[in-house]
Amino acid sequence: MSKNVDVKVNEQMQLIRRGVAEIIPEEELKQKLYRSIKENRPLRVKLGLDPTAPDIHLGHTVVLNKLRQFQDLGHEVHLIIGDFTGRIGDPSGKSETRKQLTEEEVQVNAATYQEQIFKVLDRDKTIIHFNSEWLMPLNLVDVLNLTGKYTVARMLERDDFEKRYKEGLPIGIHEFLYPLMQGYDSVALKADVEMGGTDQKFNLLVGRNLLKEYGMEPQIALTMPILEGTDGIQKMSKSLGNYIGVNEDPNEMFGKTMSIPDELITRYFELVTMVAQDEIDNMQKAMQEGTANPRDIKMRLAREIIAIYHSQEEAQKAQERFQLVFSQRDIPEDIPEVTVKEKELWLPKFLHEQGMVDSTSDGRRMLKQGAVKINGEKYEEENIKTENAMVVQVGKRKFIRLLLK
RNA sequence: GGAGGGAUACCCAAGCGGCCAAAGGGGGCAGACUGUAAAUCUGUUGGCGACGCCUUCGAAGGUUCGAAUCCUUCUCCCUCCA
Repeated sequence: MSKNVDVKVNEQMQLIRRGVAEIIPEEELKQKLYRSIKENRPLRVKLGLDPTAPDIHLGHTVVLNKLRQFQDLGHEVHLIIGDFTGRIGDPSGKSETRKQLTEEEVQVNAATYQEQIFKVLDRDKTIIHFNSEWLMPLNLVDVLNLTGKYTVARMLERDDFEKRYKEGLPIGIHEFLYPLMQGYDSVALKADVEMGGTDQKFNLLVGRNLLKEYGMEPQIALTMPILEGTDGIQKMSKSLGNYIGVNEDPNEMFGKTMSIPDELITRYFELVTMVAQDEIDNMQKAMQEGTANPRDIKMRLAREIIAIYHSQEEAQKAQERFQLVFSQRDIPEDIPEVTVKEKELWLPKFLHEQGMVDSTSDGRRMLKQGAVKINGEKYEEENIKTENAMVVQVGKRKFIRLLLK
């Protein structure tokens, strides 16, 4: 009987380990799993969410995928919308309390979050909390009690704080409160595991310690790597413009995926798809040996991603379009159309009006650089006589079809 | 409270009276090439029906034929001292 449980624990551990950065401590997680299986009681896995950024991209899904895996193994996911902690913002050096979001804004963001998040997570095994629920009622005595459980020295263990302290840069007292409040979330939830990116390690460990301080079983800190964006260097983020959003259309997703550097292919497979590990290993081997073209593997990656957020069919269609447009340099069928009544057009202005270039000056530049094609033929004049069904193209990716009235 | 230093285009960063729509790098865009919206190389990167005109060097005034550059005030950042 107990042999059976051991086997199950090891199976779960093997799945859980994939792609993770750290499990602190791994032994304790095994014990928790053991008990969970034996007593048929799911683990409570926690993830905190910032209520200000409701646009989910593949970078976020690294953690979400892992949560999904926990759900598939029968565990429970607890999402915490940090409507209260969001006021402080995770310490980043810019010490300013953030503008408080209104109740309404929080609700709207939370709704957007859910709509996107459930593309990955299992709705039935997800419980959503707002941390103002337990943080708001705390009075100063409670706060003193909470702060009394931690010391400045331990706070300064955090890289970011330590660095700033040494360099004589300001650290707001309220910034110390952030990890404590996040940790208190874990206390309120009785979390078994808390997930986050590697940048969350310190906060997760504060939570672990706080649970102990409150006389509860400490949570496991499980961190995932931070995914690089399409530039292959910086972390994926909306503000850096190197992201692939889960709400983007299949063609965008395909193209953006194809634009990641080849070296990142395996990492993406591991972190943003559910493709089995040995299959990934085989692909990597094939690429190294030169028996597989990284381009083709990348196409497979793009299809896998689109299949998750759209469908298998759309993934296939996106690939066909990509090959048509970029490999064969041909004009796709499904392009936007515009009705025109003029017999002759001044292209710089027209392209600007259609949003294909930034300005008429930009339009002129494009023409000069040979970036404009009419029906697939390079065109360098500024004026053009219109024809019905004429296709105007700027660069490789922007098309429009003219319909004469 | 005192003493200095700084703010330049999407970002970093030169320029310190006319030759400045402003060097260089990054990023972006485009072209060539290809194995792909990878890599590499090249070009381009304020606006305007445009060999000219308009707006831009933290903000507002001023000096000058002429200012990103000089002066005054203001705002914000940083360093050192107390």
